[in-house]
Amino acid sequence: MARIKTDNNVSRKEVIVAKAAVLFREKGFKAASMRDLAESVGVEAASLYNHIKSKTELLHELCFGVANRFMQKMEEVEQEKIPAGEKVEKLLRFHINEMVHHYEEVYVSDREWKHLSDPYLSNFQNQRRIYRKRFAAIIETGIRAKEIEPIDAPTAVLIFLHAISGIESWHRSKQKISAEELENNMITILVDGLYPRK
Amino acid sequence: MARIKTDNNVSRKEVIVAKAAVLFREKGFKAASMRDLAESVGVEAASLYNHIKSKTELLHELCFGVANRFMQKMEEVEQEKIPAGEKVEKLLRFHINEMVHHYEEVYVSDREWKHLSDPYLSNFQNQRRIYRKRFAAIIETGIRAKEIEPIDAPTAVLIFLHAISGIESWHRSKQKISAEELENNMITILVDGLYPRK
DNA sequence: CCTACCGATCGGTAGG
DNA sequence: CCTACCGATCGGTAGG
Repeated sequence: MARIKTDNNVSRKEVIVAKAAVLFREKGFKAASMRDLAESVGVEAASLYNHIKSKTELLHELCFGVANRFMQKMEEVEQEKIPAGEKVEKLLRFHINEMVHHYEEVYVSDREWKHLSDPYLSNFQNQRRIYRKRFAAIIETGIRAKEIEPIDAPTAVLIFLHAISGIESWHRSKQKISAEELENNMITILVDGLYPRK
Repeated sequence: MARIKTDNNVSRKEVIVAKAAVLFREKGFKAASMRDLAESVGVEAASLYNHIKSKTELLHELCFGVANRFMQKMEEVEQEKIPAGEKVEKLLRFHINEMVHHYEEVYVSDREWKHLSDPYLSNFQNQRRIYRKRFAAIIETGIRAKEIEPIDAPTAVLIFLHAISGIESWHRSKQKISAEELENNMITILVDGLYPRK
């Protein structure tokens, strides 16, 4: 049964975080002020601090919310008993979908994490590095199984992730093609380089 | 004959612009202060204004310097009488080389142009859009000539450009592989998806 | 190129 | 949730 939220404090905070994502994407973390955010929420700047501790807390929540979703998916895909090439494709499709359906948060997590403060900053960088290594490991497994071309796996991972995070420009320009079409186009271009020629 | 610069004003400005590129990349345009920049140049903040008009002027110079180089290369490649696939490869290699050898400026131009002020902002966005269209047009020529797979050209351009701008992460992590190796790896991964299977 | 300093804006707090 | 307000920092100027 769907539960309607009655706790105003919780629901209010979620609104603030969501509005912050939009603002941080539009202006960048540093250029977006708490007064901007207050206006977009519809309260005075000081009132925001009844729901959040600081501006950086908003960035933490956004960055780690996204990072955790990606980590969870990685764990899930690693467990599956399918060929490495299919694992790669599943991860790529997940990335594309996250980008299309949770654009603001994913974008902020991808481009604004620099402004995290240091207990969180190193934590986040670590998670990123680990994620990429595990992604590369899947590709390397596929290469050893002669299922994927013998490419440089870490380079391939960087190409894939950055290529997908580039959907932004598209999203902005009023989405001439559907999300599904976009996904299939990207997979065709990215993955076709992976498999051995017949 | 190589000319040694004696005009201190010009040479001083070049130093400031170069140092600004490093700073804007490290901290982002908004988070980098003129006092930071002054310190890295070795003068007081006020002294910078004898060489530049404003903080945004530094961003203009960086963004348009890079944009002009790319535009010039595009013009050059368009003129050549070679197959479309080779034109694409030439442009990609140029992008990779610019990223490796002029990392700071290219990075700033790519990620911080948002903070340009408006006569320049729309100008820059226009140049970008035009560049991408001309790149896509080359790919479409190749497709019509049955020389390139029938992919969605604008999507391919976005993938290519963003994939290459992702070299950052690599550059940061003390360059385990050489620039040439990196270039060849990237071209293999990116271009192999382009040509028809035998 | 420096000292001195400005008005504006920032993130955040006190107190109700 | 608001009014009132803080110390810090910002980009930039005046004047020498």
